[in-house]
Amino acid sequence: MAYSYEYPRPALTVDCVVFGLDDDELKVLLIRRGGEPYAGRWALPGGFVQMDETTEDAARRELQEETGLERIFLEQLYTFSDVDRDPRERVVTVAYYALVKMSDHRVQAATDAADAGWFAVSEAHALAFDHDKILDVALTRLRGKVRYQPIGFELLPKKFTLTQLQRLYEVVLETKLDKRNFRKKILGMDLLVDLEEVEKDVAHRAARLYRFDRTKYRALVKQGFTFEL
Amino acid sequence: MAYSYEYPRPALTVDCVVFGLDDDELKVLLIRRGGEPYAGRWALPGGFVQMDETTEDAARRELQEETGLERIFLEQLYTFSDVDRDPRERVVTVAYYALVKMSDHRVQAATDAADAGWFAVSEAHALAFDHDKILDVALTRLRGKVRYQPIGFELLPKKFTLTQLQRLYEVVLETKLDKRNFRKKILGMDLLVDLEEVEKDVAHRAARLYRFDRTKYRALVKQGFTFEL
DNA sequence: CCAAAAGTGTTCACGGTACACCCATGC
DNA sequence: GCATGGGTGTACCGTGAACACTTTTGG
Repeated sequence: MAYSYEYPRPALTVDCVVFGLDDDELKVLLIRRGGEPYAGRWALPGGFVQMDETTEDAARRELQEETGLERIFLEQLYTFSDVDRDPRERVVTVAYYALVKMSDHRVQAATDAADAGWFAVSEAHALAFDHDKILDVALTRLRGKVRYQPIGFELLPKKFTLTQLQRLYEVVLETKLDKRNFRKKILGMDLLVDLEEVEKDVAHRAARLYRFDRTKYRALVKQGFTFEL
Repeated sequence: MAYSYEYPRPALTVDCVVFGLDDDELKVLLIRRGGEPYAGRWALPGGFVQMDETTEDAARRELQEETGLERIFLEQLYTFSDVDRDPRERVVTVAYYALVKMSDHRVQAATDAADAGWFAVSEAHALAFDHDKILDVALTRLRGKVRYQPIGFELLPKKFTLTQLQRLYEVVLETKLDKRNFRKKILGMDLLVDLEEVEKDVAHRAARLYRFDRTKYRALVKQGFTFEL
């Protein structure tokens, strides 16, 4: 008990909602808890904030330690501070959400976590602490944001087909989109680079591959352009 | 030094960016700091989070104590955690932003704050700590949000004219809007109730008064309606 | 009667939406 | 040759944008 303060302080943690896309389902990365409380339950990866790091630093460090994920899209979500959200003591948590290209990143469970795995968002229930609520807020944020900012690309491999991109939006937004209108709109934005290359090993006509041009996007934004749907 | 922990903990505070509208300028409520550090500098109202309250509770309590404001629109903004944001020690702050009807609320400085006052947002520079940055994030959020959610009404008195409403959007968004198009659009949403009442004590033709119908708004949202501009 | 702001309609251009068929490839 | 998804254009409609004059009231 080496650290003393004049007034009591809540503990400060971070938690991460890591989203991935698995063909036609939205997935979330969970860790099985080893110790109490909620031993054996699935939970969001996270941990305590150190004194020499920002909360974002802490989120990235914990993700690296617990799942091996690095250099991924990460954005602050919300801070949860209900007095009883942790049964042991007062813990305030700063939640982040992350988007990863599941195909590129192999997730490995770290030693201090019993297990790690991807779960369909629709089946991720009964998580530890208030993590159901955090996941819910993250989902709402993702659905809201994906339509107005080009963050969906973070869920796809660098090279992708228009059909993959369309499926991404259909999965995240839970809608069906018209193929021709979708293509007209997305190509009309002039943000995708045609790689003049096609898929391989498919049992039908191979689709063209594209990549998202982040540089062009930034340039357009400066001229008042806003991405939408 | 009564409170000891095994690992060091950052202090946890809240800060509030309170916006008000003064005819044709957007204002922010600041408090002059009494003690060190940044003695005499203007700062956002805020303070420490107690162990038995959420951060939102803390924000409302501090606003009440420091400025007398109660029952106002308040929403979490962002959590700032730079390691050196407070020169004394590690302090993480959860920032909130608030919208108040300046005409309805008289602001009074509390005893522990030397002074409190409204400042044009454009002139609120050189604040204490990282409060310039927090204000900047709050402004960006307000500008982004006011177009997609009917929160602007929080800045106006309960009864308002269409011209006041239009001026609100012009001030917040820093644009000029067309009077006929604005009226067509806002009245077309069917969210305003014509109070069949007019302004008083004006040196020209008196304008009709309206109020925002929150109940009708909620009903429309349930049917898929989204407010926009 | 003058100043000041309230109130009101129409036209045009653009973008969103609906919709169906032929094409390329692997097996 | 057949199954599977890839790729393409047009017509219609509704909404956003541009735009100017008359009305009411107080001083």
